[in-house]
Amino acid sequence: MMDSVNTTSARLLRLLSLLQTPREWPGTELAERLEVSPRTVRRDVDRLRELGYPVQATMGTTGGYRLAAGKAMPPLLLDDEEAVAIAVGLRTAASHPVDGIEEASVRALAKLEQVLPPRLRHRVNTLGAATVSVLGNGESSMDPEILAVLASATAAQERLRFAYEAADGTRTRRLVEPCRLVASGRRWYLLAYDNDRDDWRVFRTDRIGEPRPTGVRVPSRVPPGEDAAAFVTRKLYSSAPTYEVVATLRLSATEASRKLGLPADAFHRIDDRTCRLHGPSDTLEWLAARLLVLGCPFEVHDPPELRAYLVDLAARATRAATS
Amino acid sequence: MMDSVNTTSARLLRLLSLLQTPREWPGTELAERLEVSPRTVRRDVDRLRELGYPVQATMGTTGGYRLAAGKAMPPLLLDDEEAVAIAVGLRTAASHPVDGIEEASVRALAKLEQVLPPRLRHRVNTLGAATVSVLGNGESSMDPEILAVLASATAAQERLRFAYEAADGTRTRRLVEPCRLVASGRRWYLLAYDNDRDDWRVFRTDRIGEPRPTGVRVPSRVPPGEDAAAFVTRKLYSSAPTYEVVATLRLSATEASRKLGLPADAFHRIDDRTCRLHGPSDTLEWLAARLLVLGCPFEVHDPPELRAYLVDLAARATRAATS
DNA sequence: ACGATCTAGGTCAGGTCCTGTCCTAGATCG
DNA sequence: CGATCTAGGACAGGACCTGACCTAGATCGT
Repeated sequence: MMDSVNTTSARLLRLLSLLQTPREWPGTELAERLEVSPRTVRRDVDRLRELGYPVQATMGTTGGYRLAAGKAMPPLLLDDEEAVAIAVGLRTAASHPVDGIEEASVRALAKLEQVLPPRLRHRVNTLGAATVSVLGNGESSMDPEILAVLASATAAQERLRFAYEAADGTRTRRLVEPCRLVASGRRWYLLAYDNDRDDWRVFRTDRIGEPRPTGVRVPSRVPPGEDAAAFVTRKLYSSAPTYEVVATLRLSATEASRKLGLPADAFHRIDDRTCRLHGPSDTLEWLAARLLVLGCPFEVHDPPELRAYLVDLAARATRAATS
Repeated sequence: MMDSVNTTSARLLRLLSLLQTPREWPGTELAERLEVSPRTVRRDVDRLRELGYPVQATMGTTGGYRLAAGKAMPPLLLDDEEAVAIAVGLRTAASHPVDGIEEASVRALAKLEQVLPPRLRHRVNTLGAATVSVLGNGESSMDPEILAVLASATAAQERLRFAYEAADGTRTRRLVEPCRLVASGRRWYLLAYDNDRDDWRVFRTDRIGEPRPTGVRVPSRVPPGEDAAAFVTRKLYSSAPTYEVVATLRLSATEASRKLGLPADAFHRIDDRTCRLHGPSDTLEWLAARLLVLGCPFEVHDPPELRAYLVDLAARATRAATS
């Protein structure tokens, strides 16, 4: 024919897409849809299987083909709405790095945003704006758009230009070679080699503005320490104004760790129903809300700021209820 | 050769996977990786383009190929970690349906879970367990695993068997033909035709246990009303014990709507800095935490239960801070 | 128990189309 | 201006894909 391209490949992709719908497909129906003979469908199924995609078949009258879970991930074929849903989900997930898969999450986001059609991108943006940062005041939340750009540049080893606002408010323009994105606590940090200052720097991503990939690929530079994550946290603890929280909870240590989503080693068991929380936290408001919503009695020993905030919060709650 | 399958298709898939990495690939490097001649790579790129995937090429010394955003979604080729990240993201997104894409989100989750390799499924489960329901006490949160099963059965039009615990605590076993999953407020509901009772029923998904697809496909039944979502909400409001919240916030109506993530018509403007919230809410704890974390002064007029809860919360906060 | 309906797969002939080689043209960067 | 990319035409040989036909085995409903 004329525009045939590679009929077989296109058909295989379409077949994979059909089989990803969670239902059974009789061979004859697939043959109709793909406009080939049933024999060819069987051969296509074989091909997919040899490619590693486990196509399950059930025999008999109600039988048919379906794609099962296998050894490797097959290519995901998503319709528009599903793609948008995934993008939104990844964005919120990236905004709340509490998982242990933060980096993969941002990588997936970058991969998706790279190929996301513009019209869908718009829908993601509007939906993402509507989505609330669950922590309330949206100012501390991270812009996933920027994260995606940073992740993309990091993966591509592309030199990057952006505006940075330091802790003291001074604004500078930077040209860096991004090395790694690291999530620590509830924030993202970019470890990069600053070309102007000729040294390694750690940037808080929420202080980065207007990131522009230059398109220039640079050879990968060896990160300063053995571990990038360790380097970032070391840098941070040496300068960041974090609080050291000490509190006693009327809750078992394991349950507290699970419900608060903090690492288990931050909790010391006192008895079966009591434990002590001891760890760093940069935002008191966040921790206070989390502790209160637990529903169990607790006592805060340190820092004084957290005690003060709780008192203030209690006052606001009382005023709201009794006015 | 022996195991060749369809060399071309496999290569196209691999090429697509390579191009999804956010970087530029020179044709020669692609040729090496794919173990074909550069000419064939060019032809493969052409094929992908004719299949609808916009492969961008930049010329000159630093040139190369990369996949750009096009008209349609290309198949996403994910590595293990990325797949896990997406699954976790979708699960949390499905647990907090505040978006407007709840259904697509669950559909995507079902699609992904269908093909997720078992070892990755384990990782998703452990990570998902570690992920905190941001609302605190995990009892009200939805199990994404069950949601995925329900979504899968709904899409496949498969008859479904599960255990159901009614509001009064009585446990029954059901055999239904699932019709649609609907998110309302912070909960999921399953609209289904109950085969034993021969009528349509709405089930709260968090009261569903041990869902088992029977594997039996049934022809699609016409949903009762014009709109499934409308039917569900009508059913709910006629019986559910929801609260009618009335509160005054020291915040502009638009900002309040944005920060609280509630529909704009729930807020009535009083002046530039004040608005009145008026709407239904099924969980007081959730709303209380959201209002408090806003940081602005507010007054709760109704319901009395919310006022009582705020008083209790204030007491707990005070005790935690001053003991 | 039997027939209907599905998957599974072997064989064969015909023709499509895919591949590597060789070559020229155009774009871009230093 | 030269190096290094992409872009693409021409050609020969061979791989492989398709449809048609047929047989075997599994499963379900009557």
